[in-house]
Amino acid sequence: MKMTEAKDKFIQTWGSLGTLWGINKAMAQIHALLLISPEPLSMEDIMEELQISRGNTSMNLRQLIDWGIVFKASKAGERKEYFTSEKDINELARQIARERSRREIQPTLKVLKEVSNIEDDGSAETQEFIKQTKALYELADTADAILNRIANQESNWLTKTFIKLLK
Amino acid sequence: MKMTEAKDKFIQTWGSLGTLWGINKAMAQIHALLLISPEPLSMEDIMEELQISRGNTSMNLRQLIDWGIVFKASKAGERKEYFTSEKDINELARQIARERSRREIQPTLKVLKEVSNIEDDGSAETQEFIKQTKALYELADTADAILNRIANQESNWLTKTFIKLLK
DNA sequence: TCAAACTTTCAAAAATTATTGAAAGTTTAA
DNA sequence: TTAAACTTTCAATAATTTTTGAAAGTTTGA
Repeated sequence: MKMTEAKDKFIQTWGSLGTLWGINKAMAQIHALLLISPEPLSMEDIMEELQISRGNTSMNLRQLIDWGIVFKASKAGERKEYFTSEKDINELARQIARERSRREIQPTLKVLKEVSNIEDDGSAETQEFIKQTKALYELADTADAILNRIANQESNWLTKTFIKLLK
Repeated sequence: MKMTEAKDKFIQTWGSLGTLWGINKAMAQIHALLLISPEPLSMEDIMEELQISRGNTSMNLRQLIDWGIVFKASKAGERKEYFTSEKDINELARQIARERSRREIQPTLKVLKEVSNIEDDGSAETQEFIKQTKALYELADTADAILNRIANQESNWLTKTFIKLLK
């Protein structure tokens, strides 16, 4: 396989993976492109490479910056803004873990806690509801604790953890 | 909060969470409904409770069955089919881990291995590409190993693991 | 075998989500 | 200041995904 072909395939794959995870294609592709670029890229570069519009590029870059995995990088003496992504894959994983906990798990925990706290009227329906939502709360809470641990430990925690688990 | 209100809120929340994860709303809601129903439900029951069409219900039930988290349950002497979900939350987590590994991580690993194996022509571009795709491969591989461990161990592995990690 | 009871399929319609591109906004060098 | 260089916004449009509902298919009891 040639470099150009490999690059395209990688960007395409990352794009459709993103879709599968509720991240839009352009956002995932921009991230993929920046991840493998040795140099920061300008908006023009990105538009050209991915064949997407200026508006689309601008909006998705902003979201990636919001997620904390893409940064603005000014080049000395240049007016244009350049963009670069977090290059350390472990740091990338940590940042994603951090954001997913904050954006998804925390709000879910809140709702689960709330709904599992209804008064038990003794009916089978209510009892099952309380039992299951409490169990989900436990699961989500454990998952969150693990994510936070990933987010806060040293950067190769994930690998080390796995080694530890094998013992 | 009243039971009806709590139930609605739970089903709604599960539905939008699903959307966030690339699972469609009806599918997530059907799952939520079955999860908290003490008795198996018929297609009519589900249609009525969630106000969705027969076709929609049928297709999404099939997908849930495909995922291995919802089962057909025949009631003695009844022609109609009933449906029930995996009630053990840990088993549910294991099944989801198993399927996500199979459906998403394995294919991604395959592509990453493939593209990171291009010939190194010495250019900065190629070197960065190889370096980053290899790093992603490592990460995905570790994540997959962890998922598989979740999928194959005893049902409260997740909790035990977390306790272990705290030590 | 038939026909009632039920489920699945799938083309069309609706809903949602992503993308465009041009106008408005911002920044900076002179 | 001004105006060129650049970025952001957002209404309109396009693409994608979900949902519907009726027709086709299947199963089962008599």
